[in-house]
Amino acid sequence: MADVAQLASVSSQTVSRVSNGFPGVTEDTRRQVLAAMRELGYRPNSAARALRRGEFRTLGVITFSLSTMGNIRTLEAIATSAAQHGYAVTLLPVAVPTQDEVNGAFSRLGELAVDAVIVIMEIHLLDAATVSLPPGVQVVVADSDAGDRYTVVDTDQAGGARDAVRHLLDLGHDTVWHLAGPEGSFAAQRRANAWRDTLRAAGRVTPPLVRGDWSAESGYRAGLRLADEPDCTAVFTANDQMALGLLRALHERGRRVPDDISVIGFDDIPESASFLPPLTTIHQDFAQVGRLCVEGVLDKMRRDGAEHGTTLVPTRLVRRESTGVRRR
Amino acid sequence: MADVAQLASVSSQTVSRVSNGFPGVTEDTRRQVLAAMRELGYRPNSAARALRRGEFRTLGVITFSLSTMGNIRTLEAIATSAAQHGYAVTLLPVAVPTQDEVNGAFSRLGELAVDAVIVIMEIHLLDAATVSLPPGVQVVVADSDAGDRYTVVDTDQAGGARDAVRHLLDLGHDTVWHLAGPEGSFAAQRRANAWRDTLRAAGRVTPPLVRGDWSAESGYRAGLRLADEPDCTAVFTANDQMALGLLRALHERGRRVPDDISVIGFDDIPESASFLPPLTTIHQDFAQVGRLCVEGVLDKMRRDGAEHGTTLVPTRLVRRESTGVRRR
DNA sequence: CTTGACAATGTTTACGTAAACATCCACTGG
DNA sequence: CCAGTGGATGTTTACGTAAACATTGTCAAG
Repeated sequence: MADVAQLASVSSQTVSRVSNGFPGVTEDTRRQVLAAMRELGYRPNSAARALRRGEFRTLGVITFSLSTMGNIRTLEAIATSAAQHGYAVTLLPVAVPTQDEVNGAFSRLGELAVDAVIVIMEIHLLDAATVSLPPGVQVVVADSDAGDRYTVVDTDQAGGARDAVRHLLDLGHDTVWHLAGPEGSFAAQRRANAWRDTLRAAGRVTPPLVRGDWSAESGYRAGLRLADEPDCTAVFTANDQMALGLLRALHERGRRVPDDISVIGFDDIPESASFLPPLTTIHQDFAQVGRLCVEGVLDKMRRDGAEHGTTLVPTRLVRRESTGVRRR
Repeated sequence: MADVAQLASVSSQTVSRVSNGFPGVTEDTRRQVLAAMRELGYRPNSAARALRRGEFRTLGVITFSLSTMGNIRTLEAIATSAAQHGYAVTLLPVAVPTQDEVNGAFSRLGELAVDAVIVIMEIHLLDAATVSLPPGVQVVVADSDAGDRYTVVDTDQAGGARDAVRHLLDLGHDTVWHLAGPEGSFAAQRRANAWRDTLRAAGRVTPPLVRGDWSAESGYRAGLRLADEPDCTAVFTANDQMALGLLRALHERGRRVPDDISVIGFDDIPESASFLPPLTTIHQDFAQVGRLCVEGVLDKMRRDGAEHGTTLVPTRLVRRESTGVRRR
């Protein structure tokens, strides 16, 4: 910066003003400084900047691996949205989903160049987190239900699950089976609860819950079991991957979809339109979730807000060919 | 830091030594300092640290969206590997794959708190990049073929494609059709080239190349066309998603897989084992690619290396049920 | 012609850390 | 008992920037 100042025959402060686009600089001077910057290949030192300004213009994202498609799409939206607000995004991967790892990530965070944090954590590990964040670091959590302790942005899991079940009931099915996600997952839990509540509200029998682990493979195993249930005519699967495996199992067992069994998924991953048959599913707006996370956390920073709350992003039923009216 | 020093009745320098795990501090003093740190909730200021040390311990990752599964898995491996080496990862998303956007990302990089850069860029935009990186910032590129201008780490696309084609020829097929990825993609281009070369080397006819865009939907459209080609008995698809769509189209047209047509994919996404039928495919080791990117760039930083080169990660054929011997 | 106001620019300083150098002290060997 | 040695700790300084304050010059109003 000093070199630039010298070359442009101005003070370093003027260089700083130009560099930050501040007013009070003649157009002539500005041009001269910019020319000097170019000539010397000057780049502001962001460490010094951050030190002086007391902020990094960076958001940290803690995420338990990028294994699920939803997390990734959310992350992408966060990165894009953050960039639009002039913020960078630093990744803080938690390799193994253990309490220790989560605590570790939280404490590493303290030393990290980060102004605020977004946590994408579908697992129940947040409750028991023993490490608190450094004061002044705002947090927003995606895909959780810790609304009382944190500010949460999430898809309306319950609403989506309710729509899925109602769709199948409307098609004339007596009841709906549910292939749930793993026990530790908030999202899985809420989708399962909504499924149960909706059936109950409609006065239907609640079949036993079948548990998967989000993977297509687990859907396949569940499908082999469900294919042998004679009165199973409709299945609500907690995500599209498991639906994929389920479809394969049903096909292998000679159960036609949707003629014998209707299947509905959750997420609307791009591939689901190409399943056999194309999958009816609940569309999640991950981009919106990511955007709201960023805006929420930036807003909290500005207002130094301490209050919590939950923002829900609505879902949308995408009707394709895997669901049909009940045949008798 | 000064507060900690005062509370522990030592100098700030001693606090620094403890904080960095340097030797030359009595066990007693260390304990005292650590206690003071805890009591005051001290966190080293990473901006000051970076300013003083002249490095950020951060890697930047430029990636054109996170749309493809491979990029994501690579990114995840990069993040994990970087963390192991004590580095953070900052994301630099390029929203739209235009030359301007890429140039913009490169120049923003100059102001970013980043010691080195990994570029995940499957598109031909790197060649024409007009903005050069700030001097001293090392770069490694994944998923590209700019080996003469950059250090490149990539999957052995050609080897994988060759194995795929040979596998089908070995099963007795006269030739192999190819459903390629989009024109702009390096990976797609190299897979297609290797397909053509392998056929030629085996003295087979080269059917016309069919072009998709990586999406399952494009695979479906291609499948509708291929289903009507009477002598098409084997298809090599440039990724698994397109294979999914292809399988659906073939099924709709009553062409049985693998009895009438064999299909082989590329990537080995987790879902491919649950396709109908389970997909034979070429497994890519994305984790390895990510790891090598990080190690490569850290190594270049240490050695201030300027030379370029390409590191190839081998693939592996995963045989499932979508390929079979040619029936006549 | 003077005063004041305001715009453009310059000077000083502090942000929190760690390298370089300086000091102190205990202990060893002669 | 003393010089010498090396480990433990303290002091000074610079990293690059931007806020706060200081200075200069210009122009309009009286």
